Amino acid sequence: MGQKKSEQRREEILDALLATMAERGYAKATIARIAEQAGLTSGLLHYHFQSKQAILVALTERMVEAQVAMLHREVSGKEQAPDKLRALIDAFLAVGASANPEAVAAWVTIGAEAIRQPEINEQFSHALHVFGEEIQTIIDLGVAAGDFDAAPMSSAAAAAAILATIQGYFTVAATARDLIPRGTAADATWRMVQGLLGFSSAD
Amino acid sequence: MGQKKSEQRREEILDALLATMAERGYAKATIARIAEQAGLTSGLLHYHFQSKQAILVALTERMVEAQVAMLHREVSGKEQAPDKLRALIDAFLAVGASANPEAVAAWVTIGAEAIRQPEINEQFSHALHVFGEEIQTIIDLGVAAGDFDAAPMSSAAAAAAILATIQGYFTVAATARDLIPRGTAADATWRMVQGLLGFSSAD
Amino acid sequence: MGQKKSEQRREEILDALLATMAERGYAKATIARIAEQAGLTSGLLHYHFQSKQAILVALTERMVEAQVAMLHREVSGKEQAPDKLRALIDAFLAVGASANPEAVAAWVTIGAEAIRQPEINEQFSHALHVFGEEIQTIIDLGVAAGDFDAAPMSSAAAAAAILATIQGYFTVAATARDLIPRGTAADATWRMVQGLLGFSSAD
Amino acid sequence: MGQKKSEQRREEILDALLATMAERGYAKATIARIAEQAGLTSGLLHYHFQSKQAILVALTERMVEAQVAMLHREVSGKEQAPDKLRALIDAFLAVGASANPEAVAAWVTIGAEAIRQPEINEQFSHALHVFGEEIQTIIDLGVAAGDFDAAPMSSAAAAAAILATIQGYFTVAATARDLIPRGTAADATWRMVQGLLGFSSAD
DNA sequence: TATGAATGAGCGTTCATTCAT
DNA sequence: AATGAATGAACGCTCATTCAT
Repeated sequence: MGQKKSEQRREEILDALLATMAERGYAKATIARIAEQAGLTSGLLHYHFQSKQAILVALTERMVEAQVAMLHREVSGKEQAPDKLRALIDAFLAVGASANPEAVAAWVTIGAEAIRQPEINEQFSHALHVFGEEIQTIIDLGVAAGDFDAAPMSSAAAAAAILATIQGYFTVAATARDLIPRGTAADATWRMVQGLLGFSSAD
Repeated sequence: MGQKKSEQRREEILDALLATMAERGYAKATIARIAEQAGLTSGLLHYHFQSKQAILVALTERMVEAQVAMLHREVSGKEQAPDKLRALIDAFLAVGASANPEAVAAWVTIGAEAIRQPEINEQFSHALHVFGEEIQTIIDLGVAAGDFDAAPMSSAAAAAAILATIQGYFTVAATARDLIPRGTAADATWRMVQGLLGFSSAD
Repeated sequence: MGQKKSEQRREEILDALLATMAERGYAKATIARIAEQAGLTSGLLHYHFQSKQAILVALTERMVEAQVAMLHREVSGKEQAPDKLRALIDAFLAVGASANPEAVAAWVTIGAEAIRQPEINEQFSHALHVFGEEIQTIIDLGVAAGDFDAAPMSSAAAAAAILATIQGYFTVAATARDLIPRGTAADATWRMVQGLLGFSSAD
Repeated sequence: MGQKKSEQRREEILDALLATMAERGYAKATIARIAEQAGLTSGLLHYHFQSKQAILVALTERMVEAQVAMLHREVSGKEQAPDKLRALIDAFLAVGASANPEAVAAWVTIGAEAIRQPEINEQFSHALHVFGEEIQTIIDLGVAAGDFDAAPMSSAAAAAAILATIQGYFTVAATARDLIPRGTAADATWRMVQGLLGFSSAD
């Protein structure tokens, strides 16, 4: 039960970092402020985590795991490659982005930290790779099934393009939300993907 | 000549911030490090700029102006909407990103700062709006000329999607460059745009 | 006990500001010097006080409270208005000024800061008002009892005059002490007050 | 003529220090701000004065000289000691204080600086001595003429008391002006002086 | 005389981290 | 597990002063 309480404390701290970082960015998310947000004391944060960066690492890990689980949940329910792809795009852009702006802001912030902090980069780029491979697998599946015509473009390049679009929507949503007409992100991306992979559907 | 020298100093400081920020991020780009990078003293930085944020604001302004000028140069040389669009994409993704990874990293960093700092957000989101309108204008031109079939999607939504893809490529390039097969960004984007706007070309 | 220790630390810091400010003035009483005077670190000062000004505010508050308490103690022991007034003057000028030149110097310094810093002015002028009202109450009491003849002058104006004399002695004592023959301040003020209020006594 | 212009520049700088110091205090009256107030450049201030303190010294000197001249002008017109004294009090409190609050604020500020800066103290306390001696001379004159009854108090002590009252009114006026009912300072002081020196008049 | 760029020490303040309790 | 006092390095910034022009 000590273990359980400790684990719960760690989760509370991650929640607090997410909220604080979304509001003020990573540099201004001080240990004292995160502690206050969590209703804990600054000393206790260092009891549960070795350093401030360790909290960010754990948060990134948790966000990636949650996204990956969500992805598998959404995608595995579909049989055909196009359906899987559409489900993936919806999961990221129709549900995710609009449902949790706090997480989107934090994710963009983590991306910026990933440019400089090797430990964060490792996780962030790992996450992008996991998402990219997920997409690529679906593309390969669809190509094999004759659903997609990916001939002029490697599936890796196509997957990167889709990933870039999703990631780009996050950045734009976090900085200039009014630029994106409400509810158009997933549909627009879907049309782009059709062009990219040379197919069309009834959707 | 005092005017000229002062202006030159300001440029040197902006160069130094760009380099330092690309290497270490904004928070760790301290006044002392920027000064060292520029070969100046910290006091002089505050003689030429009111604050650290003012330097970032000036740098962002300079980057946006340079991009806008570059865009107009590249795009205005083309007559047809598809050609303009292709030129725009190439300018951002074929030339820009690979030619200056430092600027790309800085741009992604600025985007993250724009989430929190209103002054930066104003500029960053303004820049996105300017780029978005540029794209939208081309789309409207192409629709009017019958080059594009944008019926099922507003040109604003389509422009946002293209912008998101470009911006997303920057983030991915800055954090997980190996995810993007060399030289595929512009082509993949071009295929996506064709799907989005319902046209195809010989390219 | 943490409470008690923290309160003790705050008192130590106020003592250190008083000593440092008396020696060097407010602007040159730097956080580092106050900390050194207190035998603490500069970081700790900001742990216990939000800012340097907050320390000055707290010190002023403490000085005013101590003066007010001392005043009530001295004055309430007397029954007649003239006795109360004499006790008040003695408290300020016979005991106070000579007993604690450090506090007098600090008080004059605080008065100068009060010209510019609204937060300090609020406290300083509040203190003057409290002292002034104390004097005025005694005058009114004496007028009612027929001890004083305040007819040609409002008690407010008379109180202000007495207060000005006391405050003026502080300034002169802090800047040109040799100008005041030893031990003459209270007696001279007492004679002035007699003229002001139209009475004379055996003292 | 170079001499004349230089002297004029110095005067402009003193005016600028007076205005800036009255508004912001001595520490925050930076060279740059004084220069701006004077419509000059910071470099030029150091051409005309060796240091910032030298400007304050010169300003204090000028203020003292002006006061002394004013005093002599006002006092020498009167024949009798009581008239001289009344003229002196009026010069300080009826005309001076209300006519030039900027100078009063600056004077109180200078007084506070005089506690710490030996060069300023020298001048400030010299000024107090000059004023004190002026008062003492009048008192001695009045005593000799039988106008005053100064027996129980040395004329030096009496002069110090009057000086303290005047100086105290300056401090109160600069920090809590509303405490002094309009136009009562000179009259109240006059009554106090009558008590102090044991005389009364028809005024 | 006059300018204003340049210096560099010093300021108030922040904050991740440590540690006695 | 938990507290919160304490540290000390580093930060952005200010400013009197200098000096080449």
